[in-house]
Amino acid sequence: MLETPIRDRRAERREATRAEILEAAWELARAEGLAALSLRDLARKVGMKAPSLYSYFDSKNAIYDAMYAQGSRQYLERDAGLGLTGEPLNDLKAAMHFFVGFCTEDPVRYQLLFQRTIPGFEPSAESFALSVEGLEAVQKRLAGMGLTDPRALDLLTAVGTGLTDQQISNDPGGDRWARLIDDAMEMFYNHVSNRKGGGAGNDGHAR
Amino acid sequence: MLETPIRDRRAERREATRAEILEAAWELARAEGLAALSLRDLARKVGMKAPSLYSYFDSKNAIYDAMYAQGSRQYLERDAGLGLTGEPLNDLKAAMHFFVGFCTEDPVRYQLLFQRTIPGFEPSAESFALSVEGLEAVQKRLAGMGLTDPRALDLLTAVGTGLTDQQISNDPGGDRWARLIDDAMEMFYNHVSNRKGGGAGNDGHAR
DNA sequence: TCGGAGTCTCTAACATAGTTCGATAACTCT
DNA sequence: AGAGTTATCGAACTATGTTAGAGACTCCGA
Repeated sequence: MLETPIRDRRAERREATRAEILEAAWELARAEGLAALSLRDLARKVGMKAPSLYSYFDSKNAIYDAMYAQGSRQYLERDAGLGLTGEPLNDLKAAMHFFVGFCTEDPVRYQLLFQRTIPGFEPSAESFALSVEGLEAVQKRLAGMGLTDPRALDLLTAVGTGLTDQQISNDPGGDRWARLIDDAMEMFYNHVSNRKGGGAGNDGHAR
Repeated sequence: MLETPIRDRRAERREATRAEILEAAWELARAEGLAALSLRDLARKVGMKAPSLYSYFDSKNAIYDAMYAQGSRQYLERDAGLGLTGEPLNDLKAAMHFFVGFCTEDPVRYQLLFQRTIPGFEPSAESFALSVEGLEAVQKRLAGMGLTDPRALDLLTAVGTGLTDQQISNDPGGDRWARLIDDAMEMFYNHVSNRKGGGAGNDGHAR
């Protein structure tokens, strides 16, 4: 056997360099825009020339893909750490605040993960599977609240991305959007409550 | 004086060529993607070489800008021709169906007008004013329904763009989204009715 | 210790972008 | 017909992603 530790050392260094490149890519993308990321600039930032990057990534899109996977993993981690109370309306609000917060705190990541408007880039099957996992986590949480109608997921996704878009492009600060989310979630919750129970949505303000 | 008709003839020809270039640009963008539009391809399509386009537009972004203005004008026209009944819920549904329909019938136009994800492009002040005009038209119509809360516009915009994004990226056909729009607008209408009148949203199904 | 194998990095170059320059052709008007 | 304006084009410049091939370095077995 002897799967030598030296081989591991090399793999470690390689992985460290990959991580360093990705970190530099995020910084450049946040500074200049995701689509404006150039391999020559990126290489300069990590002390290389452009072709050397091809020792670590097959192409520029492979870099985007690695960033996409990183972003998806960040979402899964953060999502898993989201503690809920068991009270549906509160949890609904918390989940939406989490989603919009996650998106707006890094617009570049949001563009990469959810807008998908980088000219020639489509995530690979592996990376896409990660984001599907995230969507399933959302679906599962909704199911835990009793929301199994697929239209609920559709509508909430629409509201989430729509609010995120507006918040990013209009004005990032202020609690204007926070109150709007609360409002929308109350509206939504009342709606589905009426659909199911008949009139359960009117009494409990749930706080 | 003699502001000669010949001079007009030239201006006409020039304007016709500009329109022809823009038409070809739309076709290419619809076929290959908005960001994949290249001046050399565009020039070939209209029987020119790339530098000749600079006699008609200052830059590639100027072409995008002209397309943006065209799209905004199309929106204003269609919006003005939207006949409403005076019944708030029906009109709300019709307006949202109109908006989402306008967006999904030409995803390239939607991307240009509302997503604004072309790498180096920002609409000029004049073109942007046109789109603001469109937003004001929506605002005015909402006010006509008694919806003056600015949050109403925010939320409806979010729902509109969010639903459009989903419909475009998931599956264009089917009435799944149409029913979702109806559902969302009923929900929204009941919500604002409750806010204002107290309990007017429960009795009238409004159809 | 030496040399081969593998890995990393570089220079040079290619194709394709948008764009500019300068010359040529076409057209308009006197 | 000649002057002035406009349109068009070939050549070239910069910047992009990408590839090929040549050195340099590390590791490992002989």
